Formats: sequence, structure tokens, C-alpha cells
Amino acid sequence: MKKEPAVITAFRKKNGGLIENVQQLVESYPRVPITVDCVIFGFDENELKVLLIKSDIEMYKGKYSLLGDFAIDNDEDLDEAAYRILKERTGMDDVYLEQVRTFGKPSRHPGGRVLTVAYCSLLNIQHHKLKIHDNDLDWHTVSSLKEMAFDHKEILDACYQWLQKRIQEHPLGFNLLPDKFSLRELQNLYEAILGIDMDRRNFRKKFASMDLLIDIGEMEEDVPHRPGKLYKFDFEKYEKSKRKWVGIDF
Amino acid sequence: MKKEPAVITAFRKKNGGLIENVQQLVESYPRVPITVDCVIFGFDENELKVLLIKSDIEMYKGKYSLLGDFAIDNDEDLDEAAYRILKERTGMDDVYLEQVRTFGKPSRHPGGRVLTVAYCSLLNIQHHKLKIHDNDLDWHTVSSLKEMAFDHKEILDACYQWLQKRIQEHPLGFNLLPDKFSLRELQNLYEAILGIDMDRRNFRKKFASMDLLIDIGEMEEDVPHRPGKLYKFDFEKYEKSKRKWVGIDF
DNA sequence: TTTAGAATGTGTCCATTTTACACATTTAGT
DNA sequence: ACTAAATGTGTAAAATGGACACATTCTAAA
Repeated sequence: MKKEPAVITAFRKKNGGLIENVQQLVESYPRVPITVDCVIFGFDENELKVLLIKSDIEMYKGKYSLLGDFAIDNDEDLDEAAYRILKERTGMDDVYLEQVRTFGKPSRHPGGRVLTVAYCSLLNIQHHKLKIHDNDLDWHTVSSLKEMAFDHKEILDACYQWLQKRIQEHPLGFNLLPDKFSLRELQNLYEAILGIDMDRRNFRKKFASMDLLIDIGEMEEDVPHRPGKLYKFDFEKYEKSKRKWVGIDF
Repeated sequence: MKKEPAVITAFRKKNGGLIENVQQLVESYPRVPITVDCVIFGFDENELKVLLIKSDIEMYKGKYSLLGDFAIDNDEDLDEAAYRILKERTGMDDVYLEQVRTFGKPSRHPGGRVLTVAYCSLLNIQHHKLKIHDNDLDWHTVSSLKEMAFDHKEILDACYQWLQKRIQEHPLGFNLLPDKFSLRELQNLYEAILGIDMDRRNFRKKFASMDLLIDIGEMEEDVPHRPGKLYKFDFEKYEKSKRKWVGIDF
């Protein structure tokens, strides 16, 4: 019934049941290469974009891949590794970032077994105008993406679904917008990400009832129509009033 | 701004920009030991339980740890590794299981850097009466757990929170119950996991309106009070009617 | 300067859902 | 036969969600 890993059994025998030399134990473990892949979303021209780079790999020539790197060189936490990649590739270090899932299919990397931990990241494209374009680093419209290198399309899809769900229950969308935004911009964001149309009046009513948007008393400028009011999201108030959501529904 | 990993730079130079020998590339990667840790939940005596084992490690003597193992010996997917562990440790292979998160703090294992992918698993304790108790393998009440080996308490907490949220949006709770269950048992399950009291009438109305419980025409037996009707969950109907949830709320 | 067009901003009505709450029924146990 | 305790159902009020209309403000073109 219960089969104990051989490594542990060996160690147990040496120690009469308890393992003392943990370092030696860990050294005996099999190892795999680990990468972190970042799905970096941005929002521009009313479309959800993702930051991609042309693949380095001959067999994926012409295909795009996520921004990734090894995650263990230094003694860094996984989250730190993801922040490092963001910093290296975009120059930004104040970016929203969250772990989504780890992908480990044996065949996912043509060069051998490589695990990757997928991170989802949201940033405001306006604040980060790309200056470098090595390997065609650039924004791509999410909805029009087809083939990608490795299993990166699968990872992207998983992160997109994660985002669709997450944005409805947590205030992350604001990370994709400028600090000051209009309600129309906010609605465009939600419509683009969720892929649905929403009633303008009900949308505004919804956010009004949450009472988490601060009217900063400014108006839009340089818009080709009547300017709307500008708002900030009240992260402080949100953090204080965060409540445990309870409601069975499936 | 952008700093490329040294490994890749080296390969690029050899290949005039594109990497051909992916195998060689992967072999040059740094590696880490990977484990899978399973948080196996059960429900008994109206309490949420978790399956734990006494730690093998001298420095964690007396502390309990999750059921884990290495995840890369064979060319198995991460999910497969988790299923393998379940099978080895409980003898069951038809158990609900889902990946929750990967933990990678450099200090999380005293023997060196070890990543672990946490899986959450739900099973019906009645169907799996433990016969083996090596290393005190046994069920523990979740709410009364304090110290554990490694960072396993942190992992357990994360999985518990995951479960609390997940059980409200997906029909996983039924995996913790017998095939036939009463509405009272179902409510006890929700109350225990969410840690709240619910109104019996509204709870029943809620599930009645979902129309996913099948009245199998049987009654409870051997209960010290009026027997209630027994139900099955209609997984088939659920799968067919699964809808995309839309509703901003935070 | 006037006017048309388009987007903003607010409010109402109705249907649905959630919540609070009460009473009759059935069974076990004494 | 009677009590205690849990099952099973219903109803009314409150809150929420969705469909919908109209006046206002600004841009841009005539």
C-alpha cells in the first residue's frame, strides 16, 4: 500500500528511524531546472495586451514567448525571481504580480524536463513606454494571439482566465489604468478583459455603491467629446473594509 | 535595463543569435529539488480533518508534516506525481485533487533549497478507513493544528483558504461526503469549512433552486432523530449547465 | 454663432435574489 | 402516549441586479 521513497528509506536506516543530516538528504534528491515565466498584461487602445519576446530557440523561430528566466541562481524566493524578471525586462519594480500556477508536463520543453512557475503581472503601459526592443520585445493583442513557443500559449490562456475571474473579485484592474481614470475607461477595461458589453448606467451604479472610487475633482482633457470626471481607487479604504465573501453559487 | 541570463548569452554567441541545441541548453541550467506536498482533507464528526504524518526529520521530531514526495523521478506530470503520492499513501486513486500553489522560500527546507508544489485533495474518510499508521499517519482536526514541520503550516493554511473559497463556487464539497448524504450533513460540511452558521431553511432553499441534488428516495438510517431524505449530487447535469460567472464584487 | 452629434451623469421601475423568521410534521426514545 | 428534537415547507420584507429614458455638457462642423 504505502511505498516509501528509496532515498528516505536509506536515510532512515542509517539513523535508526530519524534523519539527522538534512543537508545530505537534500543533496541526494533528484533535481530539475526551474524557470519563472511572466505573463505581463497591459491595457492600451481599449485592448488587453501582453508583453512578449521573439524566441531564442531555433525550432521556435518566429514564434513569441513569455518573459522568463531561471529562478534559483541566487537564493531568491520565487516571487522575488518574478520581480527580478520584471525589473530586468521592463525596468519597473512597483508592479502588481501574483503566482498563478506551475506547469510541469514532461514534454513541455524540447530540451528536457523543465518546470515553470507562471506569474501574472499587470502594469500601466503609459507609465512604461518601451525603449528597448531586443528580440522584438513588444506588446501584443491578447485576443489575436495564436501559436507561441513552448507551452506558452497554454500558460497565457491560464493566466488570462485567472485574470478574468480575479478582476471581478479583486481590485486589480486599476493597475492597468493610469492613476487617474474616468469611469468610461474603467468600463472599457472590464469589457475588454471579460469580452462582454455592460450597461453603462448599471456599471457606474455598481462602482458608486462600492464607494471605493475617489472623485479627485479633475476632468478628462484632450478627449474628442464631453470630458468625464477623473477618479482614483481608494486602496486604503478597500484594505480596511475587505470582507470575507460568503455565498454559495455554482 | 534589460539583463540577459548569462547562460543564454553564451549560447546565443555560439549560434549567431539562435539556439539550436536545446538539450545542451537545458543541461546547462541550474537545478533544484522539487517535491509535491498533498493537503488531504477529510470530513468526519462534523469537523474538517487533514491527513498528516510524523516527520522523519530529527529537528522536527514530534511535529507533523504533509504527505509529500519528490516529483520528478519518473517522467511524470506534476498532477501525476500528486496522484501517485495519494495512491501510495492512501491506496486511493479516484480522489479529487487540484494544484494550489508553489512554495519556494529559500529557507523553507533546512537541508537546502527545495521547491514544493502544494496540492489540495478531498476524500471521503468513510471510504478510506486507514489500515496503516506508519509514522503515526492519521487524521487531525484542522482548526486545532499549531506547529508543523517545515513551512507545512503555511501550506496547510493556504490550502484551507483555497478550499473555503473554492467550495463556494464549485461542487467539491461532495467529495468529502458519502455518495448519499442528507441536507443536514451537507450544511454541517459547509458550516464547518467556512466556520459560520447558516440558516437551515435558506440553505435548503439555495440548493433546491440550483436543482442539482437528486432525491434518491431513501432515508437516513440509524440516526437518533427523525431521518432525513438522502441525496446524490448530479455531476452530469452540473457539467452540462456550467456557466461563466459574471459579476463584479469586491 | 448656431446646431448636430456624441458622450456624460442621474433616476426609475420591475424582476430576482437574499434574508429573517414561524409552524406543522415525523421519528426516536422514554 | 407523550416529549424532545430534527425534518420539511412557506411567507414577507429587504437588498440586489437588470432594463431602460432623459436631461446635460462638450466637441466639431456648418
